[in-house]
Amino acid sequence: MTVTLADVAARARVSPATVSRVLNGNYPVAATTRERVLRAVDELDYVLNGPASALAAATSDLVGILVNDIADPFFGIMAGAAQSAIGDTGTGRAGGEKLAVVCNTGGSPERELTYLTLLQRQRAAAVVVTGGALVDPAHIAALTAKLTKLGDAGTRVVLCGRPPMPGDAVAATLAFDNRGGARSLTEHLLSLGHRRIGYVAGPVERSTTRDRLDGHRDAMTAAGLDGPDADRLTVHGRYTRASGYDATRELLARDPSLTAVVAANDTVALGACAALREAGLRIPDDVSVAGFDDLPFSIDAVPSLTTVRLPLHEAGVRAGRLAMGADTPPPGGVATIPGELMVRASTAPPRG
Amino acid sequence: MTVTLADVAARARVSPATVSRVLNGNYPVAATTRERVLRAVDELDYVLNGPASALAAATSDLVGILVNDIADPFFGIMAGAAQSAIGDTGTGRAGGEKLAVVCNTGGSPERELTYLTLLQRQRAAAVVVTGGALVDPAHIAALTAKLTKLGDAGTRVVLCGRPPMPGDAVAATLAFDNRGGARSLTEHLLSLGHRRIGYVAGPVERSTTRDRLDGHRDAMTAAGLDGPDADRLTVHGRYTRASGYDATRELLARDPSLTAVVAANDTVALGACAALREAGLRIPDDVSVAGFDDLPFSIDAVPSLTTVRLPLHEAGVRAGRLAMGADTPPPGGVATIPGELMVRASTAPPRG
DNA sequence: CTGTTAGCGCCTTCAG
DNA sequence: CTGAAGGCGCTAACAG
Repeated sequence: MTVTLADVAARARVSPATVSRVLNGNYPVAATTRERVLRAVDELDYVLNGPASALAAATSDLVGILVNDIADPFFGIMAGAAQSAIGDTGTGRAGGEKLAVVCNTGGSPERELTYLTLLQRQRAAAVVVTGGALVDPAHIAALTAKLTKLGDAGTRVVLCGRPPMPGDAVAATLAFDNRGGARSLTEHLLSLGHRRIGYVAGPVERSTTRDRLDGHRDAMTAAGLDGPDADRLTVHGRYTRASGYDATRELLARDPSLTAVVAANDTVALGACAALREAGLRIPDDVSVAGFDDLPFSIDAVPSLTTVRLPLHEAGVRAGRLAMGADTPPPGGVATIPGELMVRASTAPPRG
Repeated sequence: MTVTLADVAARARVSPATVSRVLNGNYPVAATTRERVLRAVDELDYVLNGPASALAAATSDLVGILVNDIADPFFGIMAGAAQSAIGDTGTGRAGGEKLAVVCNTGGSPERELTYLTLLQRQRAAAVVVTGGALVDPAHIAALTAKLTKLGDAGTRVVLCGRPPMPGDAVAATLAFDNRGGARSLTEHLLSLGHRRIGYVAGPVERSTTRDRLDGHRDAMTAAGLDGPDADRLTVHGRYTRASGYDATRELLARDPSLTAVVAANDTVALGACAALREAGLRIPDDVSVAGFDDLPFSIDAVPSLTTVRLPLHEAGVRAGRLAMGADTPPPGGVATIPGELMVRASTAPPRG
């Protein structure tokens, strides 16, 4: 029915072992023999049986990339970059290439664990976990345990855009400096003269949310603005445009005199702009707005968005290479990637 | 070292076959026995060996979802929907769930074929191919051959947001009515009184581009506007914001008097808006703009974008269910999904 | 309902 | 450099 390695061997008049060797390129094979085998492979249109080879070799060519939201370009960019970095390492031959696949957890901790189990079951060669983590201790413990098991089974684990984890299960971590970026963003606003700054935060339980909020508070505190208003001018929501819209309306209700709104990310900032505009406020004349991430659409927003650029593509590529073992991990296993303040048209000095 | 099914069997004092049966739930097992087995599974923290089971059963629990650009929400939404439809079919037990994974071809025909081969190698249970197809006959032939082989090997093939293919390799096709949607969009502009309408098309070699352009031309021809200007007022580019920007500048150079620009999709439309604005033209007062797809950001654009809504989420869910065999294919194997004209603020009657 | 018996297709020592 | 042989862990008849 389906062509097997034995069929190829027969046609090439060699042993199955030899065919295996040329396909994997792990052992020396005479050039002429290799030639003959390769021809037989083409003629028979042979496709390696992945499960069988994974079973025998106790490792597969599957690499999993976990993302929180596949419809969000933030993850799409990182995942795409990682995937191409992994795919490009392939040789193009019948054997060799990895199958880099992305798994969408939808932000659900259960699905995150489920996917990891599924990848463990497949004996994945590597796993890249992207995006902010849940700060819930129970989940962190479960996740650590699962990643440790994966690591023990020979799966290389890489974290990308996520804070480091305890233990030595993780081969490498690429963390974004969310706190530092957020701090410099708020400092920019402060330097323009803003004092009443609203903050639209993400979900409380996410590390990204915490870090960015901490950075904001750092800057406010340094400017002597850490009064009771700090909490009153912070509203939590999800990382969506709708959430930014709602939160900004709430902020406006709490303090109609605020002169700037900092959003958890660019998508949220878009919602904030909509709410502001709807309230008859001009950006940045009446209220300045800032985001985070610098997604592609941010420069096209009207007015173009002041934000913090995160090198998502570069980070994804690096994570992919680390997952392949093509790069050596950073010293200590952890690299912190800084963000870059991008000052554009959505921020200006407050009126008056 | 690693726990195997035999270990579980020994601990539960049953045969390996019985363990396999409770894990797969395919054969009747006494409730009390099942109980014992499940307990052993938990106690030993057993994880099924995917490759081994795939080898023995000659099919894996892997489902591949191919997308052209993972950073584009158009694909992210469909893929996410398909993935959750597939994941939700699982039982949550140690066996049963499918591993739905998305593969990013980056629009490259070679990578499309490579991914298909990789999935074939893994003996994937199903494959969902999303998005517009290349119209190149050679690639269509290669793709058809590959899909046929996949189908023959027992992989269920589903097309989503892509035109039907020849042959019977494909189990089901969900095609968008790009032509009809484009036609109604241009008719809307025509009915507003526009006559000099520029068209920013996608890459010539994509089916989506052709279909949408055909629909546009249909409407223009019906209005008696199929003169030599038709070609002069059409510029091709990629499905990116930058391309929309460049193409619109070109259009403006060719005919500064045009009163409307129709873009290949919403992302391109955003670029078009930027170019128009930069040229000192107001939207929609001086020039109307329309997009296609109705991505989430389109309603937040300023002004909000007139476009054609495609039910991406619904289509993705349906494709996922079809891939699982949970839904019966539409009659004839092909369903055409209509788009819905969304008239918003970016289109208005021409001046004067 | 449960145990026994063969492989699934490939990799990998071990010889030669 | 190449062949022979055993087994990876699981499933699928086949009996009972």
